[in-house]
Amino acid sequence: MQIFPIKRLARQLDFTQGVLPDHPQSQPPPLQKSPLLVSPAAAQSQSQSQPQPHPQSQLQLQPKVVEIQVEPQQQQQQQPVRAVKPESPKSIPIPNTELKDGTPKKQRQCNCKHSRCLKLYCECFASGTYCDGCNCVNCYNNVENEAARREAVEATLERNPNAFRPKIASSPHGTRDSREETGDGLVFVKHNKGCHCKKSGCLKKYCECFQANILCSENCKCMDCKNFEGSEERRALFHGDHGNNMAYIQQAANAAITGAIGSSGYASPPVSRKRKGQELFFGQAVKDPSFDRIGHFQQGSHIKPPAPCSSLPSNPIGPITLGPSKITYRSLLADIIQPQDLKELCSVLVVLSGEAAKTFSDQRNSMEKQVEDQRETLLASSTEERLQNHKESDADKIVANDCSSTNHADKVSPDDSSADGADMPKGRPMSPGTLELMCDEQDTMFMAAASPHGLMGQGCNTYSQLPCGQGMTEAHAEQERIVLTKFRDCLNRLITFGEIKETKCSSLARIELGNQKDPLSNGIGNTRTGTGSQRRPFSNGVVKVVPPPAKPTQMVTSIVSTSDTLTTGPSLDATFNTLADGVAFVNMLNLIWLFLNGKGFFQLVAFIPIHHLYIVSRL
DNA sequence: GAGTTTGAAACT
DNA sequence: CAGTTTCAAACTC
Repeated sequence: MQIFPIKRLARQLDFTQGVLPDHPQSQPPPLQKSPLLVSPAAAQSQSQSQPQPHPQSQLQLQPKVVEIQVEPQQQQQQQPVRAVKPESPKSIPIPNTELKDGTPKKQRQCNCKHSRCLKLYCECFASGTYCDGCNCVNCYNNVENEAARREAVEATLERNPNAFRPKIASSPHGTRDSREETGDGLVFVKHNKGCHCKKSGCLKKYCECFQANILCSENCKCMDCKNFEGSEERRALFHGDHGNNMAYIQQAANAAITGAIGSSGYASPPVSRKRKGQELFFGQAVKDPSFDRIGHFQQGSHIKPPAPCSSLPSNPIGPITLGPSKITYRSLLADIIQPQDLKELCSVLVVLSGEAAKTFSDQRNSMEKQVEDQRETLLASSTEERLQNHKESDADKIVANDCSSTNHADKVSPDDSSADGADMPKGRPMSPGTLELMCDEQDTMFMAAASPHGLMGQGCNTYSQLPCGQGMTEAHAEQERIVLTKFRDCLNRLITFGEIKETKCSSLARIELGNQKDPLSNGIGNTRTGTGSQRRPFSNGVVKVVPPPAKPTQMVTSIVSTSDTLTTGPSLDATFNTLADGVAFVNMLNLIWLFLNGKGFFQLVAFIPIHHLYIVSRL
């Protein structure tokens, strides 16, 4: 029985609120750089078909992650596709380089020595990825040390619930006007916390704003900031014929900092000089189709500010994430599926499951009674003994037919239940993770199933009286068939919603493109025109079946223990044991929801237990 | 590549 | 919350 500290619970509650979309009034600061289990290398491997460093532990919850960091004038002299943070050539380790087509070559490698890669000092840890091929020493940020890693994550979140949230936020006020005001680039983002630079003039990569290629904002508390709109020092860095010459840029930065360049009449520019609420978008830096899609819908979302579609101001995960190294992806369905939907879906499935159990039980009892009556009648006449045996045989055939039909029903919906091991019926091969999970949860599930409070408790009590558990198996199969069918229908509706939304957003984008002809929208529009019309929400990676989490046992254990500890009503664990793995089923729902909302691993770990509790508490 | 600088993160 | 220390990246030579 796992203890669930109140403090942690409170943090997760708060955290959970943070991932609820479309409730701006209760939203924490925008969450964007979703710490994924998708390491850059892993993400990249998707496009390069390379084996993943930790295929069993890193969820591919999001499509390829790229970043945009190039100002138009730079871009003109750079590779046609520039989708990497502005590393100085000198400082870019080889693994950080990229292919000429813009595909990141390999993930960033840290060099931590004293932090065990379990603190935010470590870029890998901070970005939510395992260290892979890094040069770190005594690294604990790996699968082998998952326990320590998780502790570190919890500790970090305890210190700062937003620790793994993106530092670079999309501004809700990004308008065409604000972009036009910017002479040297388009700003759509700003640093959430702001920098605190003192000596770098915010013109070196020590500055997180500069590193992210964004202007300092009112959030910053920097001194002698020269990273603001209109700054000649800043302009000197990027303008001229040295767009891609980082050595020159750095030289210019040094000159700017020391006052050799620019008017610098103001030691520290007035806050008003800093961009406030403006957003910068560094041109059409990214050609990744998924990014085009993101950008497209971000623009689309601006058209309807208060609409739920407007994910930038309200949603913890904006469609564009301009972190130091990543852009996260946001599903079309992010605003469609809500926690409430999951709760309701689970409730419906619970009810259906219960009804199925009851119906099956009634049928079974009726049939048995009928058979028993016939048997008694037949026993009264010894001469009819053969007839009695014959009828018993008929009854068995009925049961057998039910089983076969149930098995057939299982086969009806393989497509919608392909989450790894989340719903295997008996006889279907289970993944190692689920097998492990089943071993861990078996006792709990059976105990819960035997609970008089559990919906399944009634059914199980009934079926448990049947010989050899045959009745229970059949009832479970029937319940599974019904629940999975319902779930499939739900997913199909989601597909429909996604298609509708895509159509709407596409229309809005075309309208927008017709009204404004800036390079940004043109680039997006062109790309969009080329591929978007043929996309379907579930055919391009928007939604995919996700593998089990890194350590499903840990996660599920906490779920079960949480619900067992804190709930008294019907338990999902009890209800869904008919799915052979109810906990995994709930996990799957959560994973889908989290994926749709662009959540990452850390949110997942922190979110699932409380979300499960949330669901259970409402049953 | 070693040493220095820098600022975020962590700690007190 | 402010000051200090630790840390790793950025930078310089």
